[in-house]
Amino acid sequence: MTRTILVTNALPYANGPIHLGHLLGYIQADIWVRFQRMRGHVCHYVCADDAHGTPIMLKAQAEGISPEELIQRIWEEHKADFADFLIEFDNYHTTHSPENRELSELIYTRLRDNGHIVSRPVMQMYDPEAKMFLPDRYIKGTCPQCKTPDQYGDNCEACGMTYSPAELIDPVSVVTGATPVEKESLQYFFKLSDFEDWLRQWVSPEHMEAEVANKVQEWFEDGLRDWDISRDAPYFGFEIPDVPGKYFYVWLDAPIGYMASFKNYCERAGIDFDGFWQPDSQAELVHFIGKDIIRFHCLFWPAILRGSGFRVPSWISVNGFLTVNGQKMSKSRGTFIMARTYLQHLNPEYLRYYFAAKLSSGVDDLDLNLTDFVQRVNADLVGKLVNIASRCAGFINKRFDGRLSTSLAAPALFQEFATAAEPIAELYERREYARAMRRIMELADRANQYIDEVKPWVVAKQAGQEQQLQEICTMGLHLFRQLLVYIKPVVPRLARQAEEFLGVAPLSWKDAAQPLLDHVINPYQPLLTRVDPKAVEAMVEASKETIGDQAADNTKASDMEPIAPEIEYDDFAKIDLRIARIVKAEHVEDADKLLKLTLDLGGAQRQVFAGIKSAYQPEQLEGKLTVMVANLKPRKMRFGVSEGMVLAAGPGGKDIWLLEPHPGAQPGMRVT
RNA sequence: GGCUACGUAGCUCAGUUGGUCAGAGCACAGCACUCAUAAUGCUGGUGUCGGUGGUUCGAAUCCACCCGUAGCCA
Repeated sequence: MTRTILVTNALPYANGPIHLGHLLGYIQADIWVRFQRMRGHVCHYVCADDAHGTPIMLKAQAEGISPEELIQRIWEEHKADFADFLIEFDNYHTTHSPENRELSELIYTRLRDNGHIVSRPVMQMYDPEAKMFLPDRYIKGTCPQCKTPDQYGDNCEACGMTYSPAELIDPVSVVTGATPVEKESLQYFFKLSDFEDWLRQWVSPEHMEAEVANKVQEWFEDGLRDWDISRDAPYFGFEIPDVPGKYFYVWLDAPIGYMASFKNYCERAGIDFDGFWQPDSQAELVHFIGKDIIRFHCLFWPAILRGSGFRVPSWISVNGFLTVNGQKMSKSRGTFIMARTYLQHLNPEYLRYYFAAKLSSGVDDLDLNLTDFVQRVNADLVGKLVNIASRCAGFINKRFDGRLSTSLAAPALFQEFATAAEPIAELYERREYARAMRRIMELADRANQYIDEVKPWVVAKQAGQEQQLQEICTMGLHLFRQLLVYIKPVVPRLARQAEEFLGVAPLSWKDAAQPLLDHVINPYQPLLTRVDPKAVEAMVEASKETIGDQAADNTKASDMEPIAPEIEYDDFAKIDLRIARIVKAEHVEDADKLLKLTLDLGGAQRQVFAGIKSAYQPEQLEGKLTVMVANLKPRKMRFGVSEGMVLAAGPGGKDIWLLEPHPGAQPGMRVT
C-alpha cells in the first residue's frame, strides 16, 4: 500500500545561523523522508523560518535594518545551509508570509467563534523608555531569594528559584537599562483546558514515543492553564484581525507555518492542500521536533488544530540535544560549531552518517565526540563500505572491460543480503537508525570476509580462471550495491556517485533484491576520502575565532547586554576593589553553585561565597590572585556570611571566567 | 527547591518481562594478506555494570538513599 505522508521539521528561529545542534533534527527527518521515498511512498517534506517575535524585532533594530530585511537575509543563509547538508525540503518557506497570515487568521477566527478564546487584563512589566512590554528574559535583576545579582526575570541561575519579574530586586530592562514598571494590558487566551479530556487520551504511544507521552501526561497533573496568545505592539508579527494593536504571539503562528509552507508548495506543485488537512484526511502528518518544544507540539498544537476543525498530527518525533565531546556546546571551547563552519572544513555526509550511527527513537541527548567521529566515519564508511567497491572494481575494469558476469559466484550470499532489506527497513521506519547502521556494517564486514575467503588477487594470477574471477568481483560489487541501497537515505551524495560508477538509475529499496548481471560499469573513482583529523581541528579553531568576531560585532549587535546608565566618578570611587590571593577554596556542602573562598588581602582575610562551582574546581584556584569587592556589605547566606564578591565574567555554567591580575600585583593593592 | 531521565570496557553504545548478560564496534597487541583510499581477515586482554544498603535461591536488571550529568517546572 502506498502511503501519503507530510513531514515537517521544527522551524529554526530567524535570528541567527544554523549550528550543528539544529542539524541533528533535520538530518534525522531528512533520512526518514528519503527512506520513505525509496520505499515508493509519497512523502512531502516542508519547513520554514520562524520569523516573528520580540528578539527578531530587537535584533533588526540593533542592526539598523527592518525586520523584513533581517529575516530575508537569515532565510537565505538557512536555506543554503540546509541545502548543503543535503536536507531535501520540498519547500522552505517563512512564517512571515501571506499564506501564514491567512491561515493564522482563519484558525484564530474559528477558535474565537467556537468559544475557545477569552480575554482578560494582565499585569506585565513595561519598559517606559522603549515603550514596550518586556518578555521575562528581557528583564534582569537580583534574585529575591538568594540575592544573586544579574538574574533573568523568570528564574535564578544560582538558587533555581522561579519567580515573576516583578519580584526581582532592582529590575532593569535589558533593552534600554530603564527600570521597568508594572502596567496592565488586555490579553487574549486560548482555553487549552477545553481540550483536556481529548488531549489526555490523544497523548499516548499511538502518537509519540511512550517516554514523551509519559512526560506530557505529567503536565496534566498540574492542570492546564489558559495560554496567552497575544502580544502588545510594538511586535513583529501578525496583528489580530479584530483587535488592533495586539499581535499573535510568535508561538501561535509558528506551527501554523507548517501548514503555510505546505500550502505555498501545494499551489506551486498542484497538490490538494485540503486533502491533507481535513479531519478525515488519510494522509499521515509527522512532525520532527526537539525535546525543548514538546509542550507546544503535544498540547497546544493538536488542541488548536482540533479546535479549528483541522486534522491532528499522526506522530510527533522528538530528538534530544547535541553535546560535543560530552559537554554542552561551548563557544570558548570551539565546540559551538555553525553549519557553515563545518561545511568549510568537512563533508556533510560524515556528519549525516555519524548522527545516523548514534540516533535512536528516544529523546536522549546525542554526543558528537570528535575523536570518535573521525574513527567511526573512517572505519565504517571508508574502511568497510566503500572499500568493497574499491577492491573489486579494478579487476572488472581492467580485465573485463567493465562488464559484469552473467551469473553470481555466491547466490546464497546475495540472498542473505537481500533478506536483510525488510528488517533494516523496519528499523528506519521506527527511527532506530543506530541499529540500522549497525546491521548494515555487520553486512559490510560479511562482504569483506567473503572477498578474503575467495581471494580474487590469487585467482587473478591463475590461467584459465577468468570467468571465476569475473564472477567473484561481480559478486562483491553486488554486495556493495545492496549495502548502498540500505544506506542511501543517510549518504545520498555518495549513493549518487556510486550509481554513476555502477551505471544504474537511482536505486530504490526493491533494487536490493534484483541482481545486475551482464552489465557494464564505469571506471572506479574514489567515492569518499577519509576524514582528516586536521580538518576537524581546523574547524574547532575556526569556531573559536568566531567568538572574537562576535565580540567585535557585539558592540552593535543586540545580543550584547546594554551598557548600564552612566554614573559619576564618585559612584565608582565608592567601590573598593582589591587584589586578593585565594588561599583556600572548598566545596560547600549542599550548595549546587557555590564555592567557599578564603581570600588574603595582605593584612586581612575574607570569606566569600562565589557562584563559580560550575566552572572551577577548588584546587584550580588555590594560590591564584584575583580581584574582589572589598567593601561590599557582608551578606548572610544559607551557608554562612559572605564578606564581598570576586569579579568574574561570562554567562554562567562552564562559561565563567574569574579575573586575574598580571603577575606583579600584590594582595591588598587597590584597583583603580 | 520539586519532578523526570540517564550513569555498563580508553571511546561510542547494546543489554527485551531479574537466572550463560558481563556484550558489540572503534581504539590497543600479535599474526596473516597485499585486490583495495596503509583499506581487509584471524586471534587476544580488556570492566568492583556510578556509590552504599536492601528484596531474592539469584540483580547491570527490582526498592531506598547518596553522588554525578542533562532536562522539565507554561
